[in-house]
Amino acid sequence: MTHSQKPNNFIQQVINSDIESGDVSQVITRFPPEPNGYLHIGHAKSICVNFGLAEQYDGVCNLRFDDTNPEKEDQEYVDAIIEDVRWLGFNWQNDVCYASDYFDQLYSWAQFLITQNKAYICELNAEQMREYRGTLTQGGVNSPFRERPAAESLALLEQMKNGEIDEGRMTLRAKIDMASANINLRDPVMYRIKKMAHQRTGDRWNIYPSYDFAHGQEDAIEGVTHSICTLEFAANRPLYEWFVANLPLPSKPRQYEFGRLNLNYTVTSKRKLKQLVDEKHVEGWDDPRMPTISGLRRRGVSAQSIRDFCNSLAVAKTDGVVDMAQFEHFIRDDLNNNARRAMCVLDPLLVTLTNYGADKTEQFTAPGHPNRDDLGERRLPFTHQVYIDRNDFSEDSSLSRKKFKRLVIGDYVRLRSAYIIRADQVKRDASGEISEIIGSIVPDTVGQDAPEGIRPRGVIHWVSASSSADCTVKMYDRLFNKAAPDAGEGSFLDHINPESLRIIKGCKAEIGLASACAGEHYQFEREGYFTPDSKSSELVFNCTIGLRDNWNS
RNA sequence: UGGGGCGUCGCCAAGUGGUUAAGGCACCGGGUUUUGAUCCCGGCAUCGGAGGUUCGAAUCCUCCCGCCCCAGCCA
Repeated sequence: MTHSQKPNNFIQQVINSDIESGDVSQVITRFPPEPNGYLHIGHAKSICVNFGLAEQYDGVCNLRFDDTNPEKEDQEYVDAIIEDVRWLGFNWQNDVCYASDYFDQLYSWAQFLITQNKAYICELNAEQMREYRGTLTQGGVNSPFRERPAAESLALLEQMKNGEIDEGRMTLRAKIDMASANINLRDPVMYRIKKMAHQRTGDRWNIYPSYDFAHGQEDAIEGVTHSICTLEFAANRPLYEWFVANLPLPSKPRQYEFGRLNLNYTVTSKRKLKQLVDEKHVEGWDDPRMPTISGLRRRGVSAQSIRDFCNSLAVAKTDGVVDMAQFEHFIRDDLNNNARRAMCVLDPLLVTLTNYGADKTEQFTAPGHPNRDDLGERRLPFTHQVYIDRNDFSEDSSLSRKKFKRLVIGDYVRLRSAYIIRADQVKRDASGEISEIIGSIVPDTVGQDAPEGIRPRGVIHWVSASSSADCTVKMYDRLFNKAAPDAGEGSFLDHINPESLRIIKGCKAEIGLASACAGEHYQFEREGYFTPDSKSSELVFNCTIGLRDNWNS
């Protein structure tokens, strides 16, 4: 809806010319995840590209599971992926699609190719096949089974399908060109034996189609016009086209590749993310430090900001690494506009106001948002004892006003939406640490400018000592302390940031936060954005991201 | 040493022979501010390199350099 005059990317240019030439009347795309892990921020870009294009051209985008390898796939992933795509805000008019729904059709197309003398059953084992394939610089050698009669291949394929052949003993291969400079064309495998139950087809099949033999045909069945994938599939395109050209398909889809999203200080590889989960380096796929959609959601990152970020990215053929700061900008941008404001003291230090009645309570109001009246207002009880953050107080009165805009002994500070107060003296505990500040309010300063002669150094947040909500706050830092965790020698695991999670107990939140619910976003003023943790029964807030702070100290 | 793809500001990225080479992020100044936030104003590149074509090139040609992907019965 907020489509600016952003220039067309190369795929849009292709679509425009396809529409102009009449080759395409309705744009159909698809987002084709393999259910072998949870979706991450990189997938979000692909989702936005595919669903976004369908939306822009009044077309259709299917959510289709590329479930051709039961060895790695699981229903848990299917469910999680559907939830994540929905949460991101996308819908599809067709039912969810599955490659496994096309297994029968794929099988008969395989038979067709055999009949056409364009596929054969090969009995080379994995190692032999590798040797016969040749190398990057040397062509391969034809398989001794290459000229096997079609009738024989047909019969063997049937046996493979029926479970009469052991795994690894045979494969169905396309007969293309063992001398091709493109290794993908050196008689690629179309079917391999896997005597394994599939989450959707059960034990019906003992053979499963390879990605290359399945993907283009799935697209053709669904009438996909523009099959958009990432750069690493560019070398597979000639093979994609070979199947499209040699099979009697209902449509002729075309493949286009764009650069996947890479972010620094994190990893976006399902394999690596799964390793982090399996080896318990994180709590799970939805650990708030994970770049997964579910992790980001639990962290408090909004779907809107993920979409905004993805839409800010270029759809091009360069494979760069986007700075995390660019993502963070969009996270803050949305939260700043929409998160309700609140106050929460993370490291409470008691302040007793001696000139304020010990049993007195005033109810102050503060806006839910500084410039959005529709977010209403909140009530803040004020009492003679309040908490402020330990970091907001200093005994060093030589600190310049510019350098330290907080409370200093003998000086004034504004308590946000409340009184201006002064710190008069401190109390210490046995270890010498400050245990309490004794101070006083400046009367009649609520909602009023400071009186003549009094200049508060700044504004700090606070919470009533007798009327607040106890809570725990979880602060997160980047999961890796190296910009490119998987570059160079060693494992990406060597660069895990040991301080990526900091749990702060005993925080004091303004009383209204006692009823905060998961899914809500708050800005704790002067601190950052927080969201209640969906996995906790107690009041626990996850820090989504801190506020920008431009002051160097 | 094979094939495919890519190189424009610290990062992302427009640009498709004639523009002062967009924009965003980051950064640096300044203003507003009961959040050191937000917001506002301003600053910030000659296009991987070398030749060449042209009145004129980031855009065309040549050579060179660099980076990424492909040798799973993974996707």
